[in-house]
Amino acid sequence: MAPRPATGRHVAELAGVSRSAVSLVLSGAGGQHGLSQATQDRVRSAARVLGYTPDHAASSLRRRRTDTITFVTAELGNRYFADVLAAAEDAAHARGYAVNIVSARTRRDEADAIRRLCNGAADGLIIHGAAARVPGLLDQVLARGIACVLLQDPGTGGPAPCVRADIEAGGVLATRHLLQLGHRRIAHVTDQRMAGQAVNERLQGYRHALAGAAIPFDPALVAAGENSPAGGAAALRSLMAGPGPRPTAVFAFNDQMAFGAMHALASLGLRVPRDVALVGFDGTDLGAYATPALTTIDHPRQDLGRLAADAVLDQLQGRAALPDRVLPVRLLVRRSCGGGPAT
Amino acid sequence: MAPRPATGRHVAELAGVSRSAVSLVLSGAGGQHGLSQATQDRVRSAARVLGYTPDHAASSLRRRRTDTITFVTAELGNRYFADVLAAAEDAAHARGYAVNIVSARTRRDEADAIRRLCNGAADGLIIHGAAARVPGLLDQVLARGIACVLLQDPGTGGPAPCVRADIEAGGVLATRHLLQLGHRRIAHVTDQRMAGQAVNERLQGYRHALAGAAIPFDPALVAAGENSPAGGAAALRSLMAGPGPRPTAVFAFNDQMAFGAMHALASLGLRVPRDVALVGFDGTDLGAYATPALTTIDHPRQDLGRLAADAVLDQLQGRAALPDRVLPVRLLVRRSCGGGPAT
DNA sequence: TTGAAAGCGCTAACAT
DNA sequence: ATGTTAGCGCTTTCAA
Repeated sequence: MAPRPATGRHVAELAGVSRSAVSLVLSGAGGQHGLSQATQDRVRSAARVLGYTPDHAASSLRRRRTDTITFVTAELGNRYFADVLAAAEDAAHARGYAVNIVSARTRRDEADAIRRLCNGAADGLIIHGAAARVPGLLDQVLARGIACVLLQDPGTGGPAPCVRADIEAGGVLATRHLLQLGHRRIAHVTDQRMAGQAVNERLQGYRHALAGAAIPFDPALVAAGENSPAGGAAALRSLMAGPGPRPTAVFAFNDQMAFGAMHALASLGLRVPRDVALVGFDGTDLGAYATPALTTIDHPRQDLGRLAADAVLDQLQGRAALPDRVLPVRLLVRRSCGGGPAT
Repeated sequence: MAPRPATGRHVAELAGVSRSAVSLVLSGAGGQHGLSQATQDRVRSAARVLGYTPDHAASSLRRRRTDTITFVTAELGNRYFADVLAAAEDAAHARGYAVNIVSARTRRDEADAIRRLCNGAADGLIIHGAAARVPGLLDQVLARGIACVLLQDPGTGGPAPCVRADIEAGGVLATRHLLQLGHRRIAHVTDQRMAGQAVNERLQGYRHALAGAAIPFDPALVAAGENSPAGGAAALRSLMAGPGPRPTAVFAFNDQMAFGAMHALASLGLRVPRDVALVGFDGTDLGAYATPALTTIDHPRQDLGRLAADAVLDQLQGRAALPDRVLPVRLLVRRSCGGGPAT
């Protein structure tokens, strides 16, 4: 079936040169080492004829690098992630690295995936998850000589630099916007799965803004669901089913949960923004194309991805690693709270 | 910084055994080879102490396999893809394989990525894209001994098996549903980027159903946009901006484009389904949580992912490769066409 | 029950 | 300007 792929030796034989000449030419160092143009051409054409590509395992064993970074995330299917990833990819490609993505849907999967990635299958890792909260996990990665950058969740300030958006400020912005529109009973729909930074910071921002308006925090106004439209809808419904007075506004964990919440509101016969105002979080196109368009906290998704990739590659290439970065977010007023443009 | 990771030799020294014993024990073949329990324990504990994991490059060079398959796709951020992938991952993990994802946003990226993957970095490929339409590309993959399965687009019936949903039947189902509700001017919003199967089959189904109702095909009723909410919105607007009579119903390429179209309709002051009926395609939760909930063509996303992964692994494990599979789709009536449950 | 040895395919330092 | 050689770290057959 598969008649043993061509090796460098076959190319050398066909081109009538030594094996090392093949390596040199194909790695682009042929000219530097003074190989004649004719030799180079012969090698290249022989390689083409045989369909030769240097074997990845052999090459990385020898060079002690894979020219690959791996992006570990639980958020596949969330357009937020797609935006961040695209920017990270562009940055990595521009510097000659390939990007692999590993999906880790549970925290256990994530830890397993990261432990597996300690075997040198990638030169660097961008971790978009809670790995920094697993004691010792990152140390294993770093001990293996693998560069590592955290996206969003720095854990307890461990050994790897973190690139993140200022989520707490976003929580303040979102909540304060609702306060300024006159709301007093503001609910928060959060993500049940993450025990990490992402959840806590939003909650901090929310509470902080509430406190600034002298409104006591009411735990009955916080509902958690899974990070999906369905989870947002379920959380919203549980909020509205409570015994106390209903909230008049909701600040959601992210746009996709807000989107689900919007659906649940409609199915309850509640109009947005007339009956309930809604703020999303992250600024994806999901919110932009919801009806009514979602007011949200826009994140610098491109910058997050690009800086994370650059930080990994800087480490790999021996430049000083960037320190932690916290990027600003901004309120993007659309229509889901009323009071926006052309309400 | 990174003081050279531990190797098998270090483990052997610490445990006071030979290097081969380490391999044997850690690969689980220790018992078979009659290594004493005590020896095995010593090896395992030494490995733990040193944080030893067999080097990926060395191991795969020697064993000629990576125990990894790679999933190549352009659809990151589309929840359809996330569903398919999750099932493929579960199937692969169950059989001891890791899954990497490579995002290839353009057809050129896709071809580049696949050529790169010919170097043996993965044992098998699941390609969710148009690679089968690039002459010779798949042959390179297969010549390198890499197993390959196509998801959705079989190209011209090339050398690799294909697992796909019956899209043409879905197109018929969607269009016929609209016809049965009395619509005669039915538009189709399609994806501009793919020249492939996915686009053509939907169009075939659409035309087929139209023909069955003796309605002539009108090219002015087909609009293309990029595969995103924004693209769906733009295509819808171009449809409504035309000089002829407006369509009363729209069949969209997928749920996310339908979602964008729904937004555009609302911004044009058109109500769904009262003024315009809308059918999506693929059955993601995006449609389920749109308002009104989207009538759509539900795809067996789990089965697609699982079968694709199994087909790759069957090839790798020398079982007879599955023949091409075409899975049925079904109409999922919700509210965006009227006439649904509890309109 | 254990150890020795060969070699996967490649790269890069060195010798010619 | 070209070829030779050593060895990356691992696995596995074979001999003891």
